[in-house]
Amino acid sequence: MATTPQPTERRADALSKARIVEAAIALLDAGGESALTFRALAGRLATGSGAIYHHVADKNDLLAAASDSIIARIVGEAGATPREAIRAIAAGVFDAIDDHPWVGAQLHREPWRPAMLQIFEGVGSQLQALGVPEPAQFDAAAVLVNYILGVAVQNAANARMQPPDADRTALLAAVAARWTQHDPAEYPFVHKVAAQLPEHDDREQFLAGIDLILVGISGLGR
Amino acid sequence: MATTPQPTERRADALSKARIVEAAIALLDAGGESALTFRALAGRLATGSGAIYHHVADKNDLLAAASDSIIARIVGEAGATPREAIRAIAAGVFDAIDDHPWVGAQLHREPWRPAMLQIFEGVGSQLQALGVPEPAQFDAAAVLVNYILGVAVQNAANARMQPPDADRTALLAAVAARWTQHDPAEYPFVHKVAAQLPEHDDREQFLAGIDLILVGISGLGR
DNA sequence: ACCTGAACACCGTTCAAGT
DNA sequence: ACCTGAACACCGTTCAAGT
Repeated sequence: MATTPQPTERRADALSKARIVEAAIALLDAGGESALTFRALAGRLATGSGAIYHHVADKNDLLAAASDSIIARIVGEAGATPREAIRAIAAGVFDAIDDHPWVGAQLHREPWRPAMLQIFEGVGSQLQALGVPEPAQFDAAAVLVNYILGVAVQNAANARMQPPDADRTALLAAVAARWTQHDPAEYPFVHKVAAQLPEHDDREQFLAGIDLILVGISGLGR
Repeated sequence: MATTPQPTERRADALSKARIVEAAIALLDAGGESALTFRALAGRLATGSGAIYHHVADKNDLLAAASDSIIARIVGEAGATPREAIRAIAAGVFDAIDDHPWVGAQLHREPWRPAMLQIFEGVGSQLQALGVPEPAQFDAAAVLVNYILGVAVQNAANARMQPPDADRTALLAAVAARWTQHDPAEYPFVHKVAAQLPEHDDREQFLAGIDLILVGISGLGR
């Protein structure tokens, strides 16, 4: 009775949005999007499924918050030049999807979410530093962000088709094998590229695409 | 007894994959992705939900087949020049997503499906005609396809946030309003662009992006 | 061979009841 | 205020039974 507990004190294991998001990320990383259920989450947090709704609005809110949390870790990657800074942002998103494929499917929904805003702001501010004229900056940023997120979605879809431990070459070889099953007369270009698919480095190809777009952007202001 | 029915004759309303896909597209166009359920589909086709499984493997197969059906309609759009042909393919995909937003979320999964192959083949063959050197064709096609599909996913996500009859300007104004709710000091570029968002023509911007990437591609072979 | 539709094994979400 | 967990209103998918 000498010591009364401080009323603002909370149990160390009290629920919070941060703890819920952390547990959700663990489930998503371990088993993909289908592994995140409110029952599994409640089990991992040792609570009832209804308790989660006191901290997140619904499953969509939970997925978006988890995605924001992953992307927030990769911002602020500086570079010596604007071009290098844009490359660093792009590579950061690419690698984040590599580690957390389920994020790729979340980046587009609700474009006012921190994940989208941070990527757009990061790219756009570097375009200003690059000297892209004001009227062209919006178009230029839109091209880069749409390309970066498009590749993110593709990588997320690829990861969903394979067991989590499958390597990149095996996945690409499987896609190439499917491509060559079609009629070569109908898809000659697809057949030609299928041979290059398994051994190509898709991270390198992605960054080569960033460079190519930056070349096109540098021609905007002439 | 004079006339015996031909054994190969089928009832006019017999189930087939084509009829099922047609009904699925109607449900998806009317109510979005959540409107496509096997119960609703069975109701529209006046059959049992189990009967559908005699013609499609599962819901994923059905969504992919519906998406292939939409994209198949837009191929073969010729152009006077390779550059115009690539623009026509890109605009065709853009307009198809505008009419059928749910397609945008389907294009990336299973990249050996006709939808992906047709877009990739259409773009790639025009790059050959454009004179892009052989070693650079794969990279160049990948940039264009990833950009086209990235925008498609974004438009699909935007459509999902709004009632089906909402117009584009209202949607963009709503996004801009959300963007300006954030701290201008943290997101200066986002704030600047938010002012241009509602009145900008996103179809024009998309095609400007195609042109910009083609400029970058033309620099590949030097 | 194709169809029927009830049954099964799940979901997200709600809410009366507890602390 | 926060938590509990049964209950509700759905899903996709299966499968014995029909034609």
